[in-house]
Amino acid sequence: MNFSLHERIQCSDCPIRHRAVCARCDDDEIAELEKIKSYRSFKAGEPILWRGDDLTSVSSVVAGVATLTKSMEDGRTQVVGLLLPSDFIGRPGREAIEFDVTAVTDVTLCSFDRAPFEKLLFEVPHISQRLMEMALDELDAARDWMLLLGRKTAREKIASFLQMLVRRSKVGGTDIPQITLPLTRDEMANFLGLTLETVSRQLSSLKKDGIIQFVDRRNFEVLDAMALQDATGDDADGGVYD
Amino acid sequence: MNFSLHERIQCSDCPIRHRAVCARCDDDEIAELEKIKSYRSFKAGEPILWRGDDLTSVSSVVAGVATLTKSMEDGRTQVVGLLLPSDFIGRPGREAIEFDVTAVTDVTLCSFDRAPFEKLLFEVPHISQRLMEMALDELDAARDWMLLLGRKTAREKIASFLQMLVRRSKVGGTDIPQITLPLTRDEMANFLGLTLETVSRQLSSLKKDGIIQFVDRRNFEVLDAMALQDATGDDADGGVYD
DNA sequence: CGGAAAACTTGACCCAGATCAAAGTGACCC
DNA sequence: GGGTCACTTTGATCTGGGTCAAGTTTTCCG
Repeated sequence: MNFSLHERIQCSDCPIRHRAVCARCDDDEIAELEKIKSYRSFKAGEPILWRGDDLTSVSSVVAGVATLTKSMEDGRTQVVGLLLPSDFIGRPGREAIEFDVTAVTDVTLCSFDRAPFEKLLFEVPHISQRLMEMALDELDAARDWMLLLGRKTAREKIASFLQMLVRRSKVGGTDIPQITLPLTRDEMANFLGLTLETVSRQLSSLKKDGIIQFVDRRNFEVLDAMALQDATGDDADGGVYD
Repeated sequence: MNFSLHERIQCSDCPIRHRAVCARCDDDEIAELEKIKSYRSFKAGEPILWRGDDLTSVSSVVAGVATLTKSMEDGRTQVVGLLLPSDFIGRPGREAIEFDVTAVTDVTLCSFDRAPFEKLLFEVPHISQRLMEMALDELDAARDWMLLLGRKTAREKIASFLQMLVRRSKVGGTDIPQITLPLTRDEMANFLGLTLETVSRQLSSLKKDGIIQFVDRRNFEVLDAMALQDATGDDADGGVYD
């Protein structure tokens, strides 16, 4: 899963070929993208973009996890988005970015220079359609997060976050027993609008209640999936447990 | 500003002609939209759409204010978006909606049936481009709101909300002395992740500090624009006051 | 005009989660 | 192999904003 700066893989072998911005492209269209793409790598902790940076290129995340964060002068920060493989950075028609993008694990991007990419956007509806779909998905996720930030308790916030990880880690409906927390306690706190102490306490509380179990600090297992769902405060999704 | 159900105005006379989804359309393209549009009206307080409703049509808000809200089983609710004139309801490629849309004042919509509208989307890039731009603007606004909900104090939340109203009410850079609160205290609370009592207390506090003045319960004036900006917790926008 | 409901304000009290503080656990590196 | 540093846990205390309650103002309508 580690691609170095100069290692070049074929789009057809790309792990995100069918979920990224290129998902709907046919072979000819992929060939056009292949011509203008390049890979870029970032170490865990490195900034990928700073607020106000010129967006000279746009990218898909191929591997790794990155955060979008907004911060206030006094240091309060809020994570406003989590970028996982296949997510897109940058947007047509904007030259600057209004938040920081930071690699939280080692990250590999598939990048395109803005000008040729925007030219392709005009010519290839499969790309602009997919980009629209992805933007609307992000908007839905942002609105769910607004409910979480504005109205949920600390316990509900933690449970919702874990549930999101569980849902994203499922492969074709099959549960993965062990799940990795991609963020530190501090980063989780900044994502959930809490402090790191509260995050730690609520994780301990879910552990004490027999809902989850820790393999080590970064990896856990869900012991009681139904109790976890209950703890999120959301109505059961699609009646899985009825 | 009040259009009844059967009153039909020409797009060329439409108050939102240059900001709505049709903003970039030329006269021929507008003529196509004109053929498939119809007006719909809602009284203040009426639901426009319920969560889970089929999206049989999509619409632009022509006049009035509506809210997008998400709620939890126990009654906690969060306003996740405010729809003002020119804002768009509905999205290509989704048949259901995942939040409630409610008229907070009398509302007039310019509606299009989904099927012919989506057909036009394919044929008229000016519409799909504009829709993309509007979706990205909404995403930016949602992320600003996430910072507000997750990290701001009650006073900062109220000040930010008032500042947003001030900014949106400006006409070509000129200040409007008197500004209307489009929401009740309770609706403001649900927008800001607070209770209605806290909203009321913080408004009183800003009044006591000589920052704003109330004409009546729904209308206020800003006495000290700089203090209001300071109270938002945001860095001054573009150095207006330097 | 009067009476009731809806919207709003203000006060008293309380608690979830923040803050402050200290100690525990790894991982890394010389 | 032991020191350092980053991360985490847990405890004690404090407080911003929630909750509960009472009263006021406005609106609406017969």
